[in-house]
Formats: sequence, C-alpha cells, structure tokens
Amino acid sequence: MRLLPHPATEDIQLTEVLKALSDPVRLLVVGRLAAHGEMTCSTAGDDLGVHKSTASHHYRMLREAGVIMSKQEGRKKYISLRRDDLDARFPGLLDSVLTAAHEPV
Amino acid sequence: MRLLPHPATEDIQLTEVLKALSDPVRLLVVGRLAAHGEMTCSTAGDDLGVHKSTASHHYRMLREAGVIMSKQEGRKKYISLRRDDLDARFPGLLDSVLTAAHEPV
DNA sequence: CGTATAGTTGGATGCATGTCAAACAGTTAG
DNA sequence: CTAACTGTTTGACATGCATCCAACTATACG
Repeated sequence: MRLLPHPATEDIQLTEVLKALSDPVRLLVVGRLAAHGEMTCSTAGDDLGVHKSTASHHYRMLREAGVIMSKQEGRKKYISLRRDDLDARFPGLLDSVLTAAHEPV
Repeated sequence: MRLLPHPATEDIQLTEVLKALSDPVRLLVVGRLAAHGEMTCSTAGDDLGVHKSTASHHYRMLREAGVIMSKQEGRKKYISLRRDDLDARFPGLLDSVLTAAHEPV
C-alpha cells in the first residue's frame, strides 16, 4: 500500500477547494465518493463521459486541492473524500456543496 | 437607474458560483460586500491590488455567475451580494464560504 | 462647452485547464 | 513469461482566464 502526496489539513486552501469543486466532472466524482465512500478510480470514473486520462487528471486536481485521499493497492487505486479534514478546516462547506449538487436543475 | 442582465435565481449554476468564488480577488470583494452591504465598484475595488479594468472583469464574472447584483446610478455603479437568492438556491453555501474566507491562513 | 469622474471595452500576453489519443509503467493472472 | 488490467504521463490542441495598458463611453460639474 502506497500513499501519494497530499496537502496537510492546515495547508488546504479555500480557493483551491472551490476551484476543484467548480468542474462538473469533478463535482460528480465527489458526489459519488460522498454517497458510496471509498472507490477505485475506474469505479468512480464509470460513465463520466470523459477519457480515462481526463479522469486521471481530475483526480490529481482533487487530490492536490486536498479534497480526496488516494492510496495505491496493487494495481488499483482507491480514492476517498477527505470529509473530516474539510469539515475541520471549512465547517459546513462540503455539506452545502453536496446538498446543492443534488438540487434539481 | 439602469439594471444590467443577471441570471434568474433558478438559473444560477452551482459550478459557476464555485468558480466565481475560487479567485482570491473575487473572494475578497464578496467578503467586503457581505460585511458592508451595497458599495460602488470603486469602493469595492479599493486596495485590491489590481488594475481597475481587472476589477471590472471580476465584477462581470460575479454578476454573470449570479453572485452579485449591479445597478447603475448616474456615473456610479452599485454592486451588492445576492444573498437571499444564493441562500434560496444553495442553502448554507455562501455562509460557509464566507466563514471559511475569514479563517486564518 | 470643457473637464473631471466612474467604469467598460479591446488588444496583447502569459499561464492554466479540459480534452483526447497514444504510449508507457506497475501489478496480477494464466 | 506473456497477457490482461489499472491507471499515469506526454503531446497536442483549443479554450478560458487574470492581468495590464490604452482608448473609449457616459455622466456630472463649473
């Protein structure tokens, strides 16, 4: 099991998080992670409508912004929401975004 | 008094709002509007550290995303937060962002 | 009318981003 | 070992964006 570089909780920047969440594809991924917990990249990226390399790019954005955790296990990579870290740093932010993301168009 | 085009409340898109809030300059402007209410563009743009045309660009981003209201009066333009509209559409979002924006680095 | 004020617009520039395709790398299975 | 699987990296491309400067518009003031 290998860990990838992630920003420390106190280094998570609000503007970076907001930018990470401001893409429809990434918002969809975050919604899935919130609903289902830890998933592999392929599961999270299923039916996203983008190429797998594009999805990989989005995972990196989310990780570098401090929104998700990644850990490699064998040939699979598991990603999960850093919910506690985000709640500690920006209380209520993630919940309001997730609620808003479920709203009807 | 002239009104400029703004998106209707139900047309405000979450990703657009998040993108609008993901810039440090715009976040600063929104914080000022939240603290002081309606202000002119020059007041809101005071000491932002950017050229007035850059500030004007940011106001347009915020307006088109549905974050602020603009109304022209004479040669001054007043901008204000669309707090009620944002609260109605995305409950808790604006408050959590404003709270987060006040956090120490 | 002429001048000052408040903002916008257009051009230019450099940087970031979203996307795909193809090649690559690491891991597991037969 | 060979082949399949999982995901990343690189290149290419188009787009968008933050920024400044200069010119412009519109309004107000003398």
